[in-house]
Amino acid sequence: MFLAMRTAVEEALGETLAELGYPTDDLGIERPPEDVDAVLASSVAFRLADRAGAPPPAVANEIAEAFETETCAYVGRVETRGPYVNVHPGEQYFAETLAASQDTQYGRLEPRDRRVVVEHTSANPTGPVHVGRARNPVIGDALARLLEYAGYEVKRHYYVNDAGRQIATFTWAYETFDESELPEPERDSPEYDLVRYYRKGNTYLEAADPAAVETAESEIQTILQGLEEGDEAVYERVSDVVEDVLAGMRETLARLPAEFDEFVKETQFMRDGSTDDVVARLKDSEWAVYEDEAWQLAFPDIDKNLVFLRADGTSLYTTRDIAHHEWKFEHFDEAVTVLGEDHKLQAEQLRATLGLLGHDTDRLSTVHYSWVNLPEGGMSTREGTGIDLDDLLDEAIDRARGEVENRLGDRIREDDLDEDDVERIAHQVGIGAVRYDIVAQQPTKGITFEWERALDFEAQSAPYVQYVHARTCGILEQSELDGKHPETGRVDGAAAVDGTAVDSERLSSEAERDLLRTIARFPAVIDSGADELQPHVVATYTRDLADAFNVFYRECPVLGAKADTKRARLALVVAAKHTMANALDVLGVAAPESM
RNA sequence: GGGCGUGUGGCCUAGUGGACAGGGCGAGAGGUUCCUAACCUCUCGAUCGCGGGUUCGAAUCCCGCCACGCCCGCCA
Repeated sequence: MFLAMRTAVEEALGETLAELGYPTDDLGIERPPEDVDAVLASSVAFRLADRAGAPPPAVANEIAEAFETETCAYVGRVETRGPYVNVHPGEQYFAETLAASQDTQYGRLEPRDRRVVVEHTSANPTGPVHVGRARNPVIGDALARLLEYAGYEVKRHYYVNDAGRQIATFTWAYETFDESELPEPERDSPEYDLVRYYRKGNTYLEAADPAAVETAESEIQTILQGLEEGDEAVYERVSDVVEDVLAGMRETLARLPAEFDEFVKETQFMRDGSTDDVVARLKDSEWAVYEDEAWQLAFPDIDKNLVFLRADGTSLYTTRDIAHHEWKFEHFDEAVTVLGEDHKLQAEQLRATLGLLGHDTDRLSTVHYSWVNLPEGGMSTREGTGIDLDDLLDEAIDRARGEVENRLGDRIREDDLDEDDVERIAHQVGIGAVRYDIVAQQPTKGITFEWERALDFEAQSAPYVQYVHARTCGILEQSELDGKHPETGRVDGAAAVDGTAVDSERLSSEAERDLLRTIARFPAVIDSGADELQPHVVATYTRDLADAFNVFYRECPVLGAKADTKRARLALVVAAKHTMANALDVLGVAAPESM
């Protein structure tokens, strides 16, 4: 409703200004502050004051009076407050919001028929996922979900670096060292098992005597050359290691949960000849230079050449990534990549190169995030420093379980949680808290990892907003209009109340109106969040929604109200439940039915 | 040295041109015969890094400076 109303107001305001002889290029439409109960406002009077030769409040009045309220959808009345023109919604706005939000799919926008590939995580398959990179899958997965809600056809890709030097080193180390030389693995999972060889190999290359290192280096070079030439046998050797490590990493990521539609291997673009093809075209391009026996691109706007073919004739990561992105452009309308801030220059060079090759680079977007560091510094798989994501999640679940058990004693509600419930809640809250904490922040801000902060369940955390969802479920479960789903036995809001039959005018208190106004905004949050690729705005929204619901919860008893009021309030609770459930779904955070 | 990013009460954070900078943590005071107190109410606390500028209006835009992070590889 909010989106429709905004469109209508934009149109009507434009017409109003035109009639009065004012320019219509900047309507100054914005969202008013919290204490103003209008839904939309315009500050255009400020800018027109000079031209009108009148003070802003007078101009605002002139506009408000000329505004044709009757013909404008969803608008109830237009008033001024000082220089601002405030637009208040009419009853239809509330009625339709209430009706629309009875649908469990509330918040999903119309399909756009646009295919988007979201590439995220893409961590090198060298060992366990650590929290230094945990931002990537959390942001990436939330972004993919957000785009789906916004109506895009979304695929999630993990780009597997299976062709680089690190992987060659890994393969060599795996084939060279014996398990007896290694420490016990930290967990019973393939990536924890195999990373020991990788670390051992790197230590060896740093510390062994020069002759031994040279032998090792030549073996690593052989592997790299083999991959470059498309040698099947070498590919199989590397693949053994990569597949095992990746399988373990996938399991960890699935806990977040972050899952992928496709794992795209870098070697694919070497084997199918597309990298060679890119090299050939780049050599012919206007920015190509041959310097120091290597082919490079000298960008007009970037103060750093990109080597795309080494002196020894082999390709580089970025060269293959160019082929990779041409492949994306063939199969998708838009490509979004989530990358660490350390990849910024590379991303700029990639974009510029794609432009050089004649592609429309507006189709490519990059979301950068900054690292999660430890107080003592960065995290590294190779050096074995850092916190494993598995450990963080386990600890989060343990602490959440402790919280649930603590609260069990002084629980008012008599719904005896059994052991399975406790375990379910511990998982939903524990993992939800970690994920919410990451997704709620602007990705560009640096984070220093601290256990206490990451696992704080008070604060503005997942449990706070999850609790609201649990409360809505609790009310619905106890309502006489109880509409349990015939198969799952769960509370199904849409079955409990038919919102279209409910009179929204019964929801006339400030608390009810506020909640409804907040619910009405949800589709607009999805729209702008997707547009700007900012999932964190959805997290901010869940807090607004939780605040509004909590006020309503305090002020307006539902189950004890008289029949008609109760019916209307139940519809509002259903609306809040769907909105919160879907907002949490966008964030990839579980929506507990009890906690 | 150059490029990019970040800087908001003691701590964390929202807000990228408009209404007294919104929350949370913390500290203090209250609230449960009533739908879950992982909740709510009130109080305390901010020269929005510093200095200039543009504008009717700046946390937000521009310039300079400071601090921190990242990058500047024929690694990925």
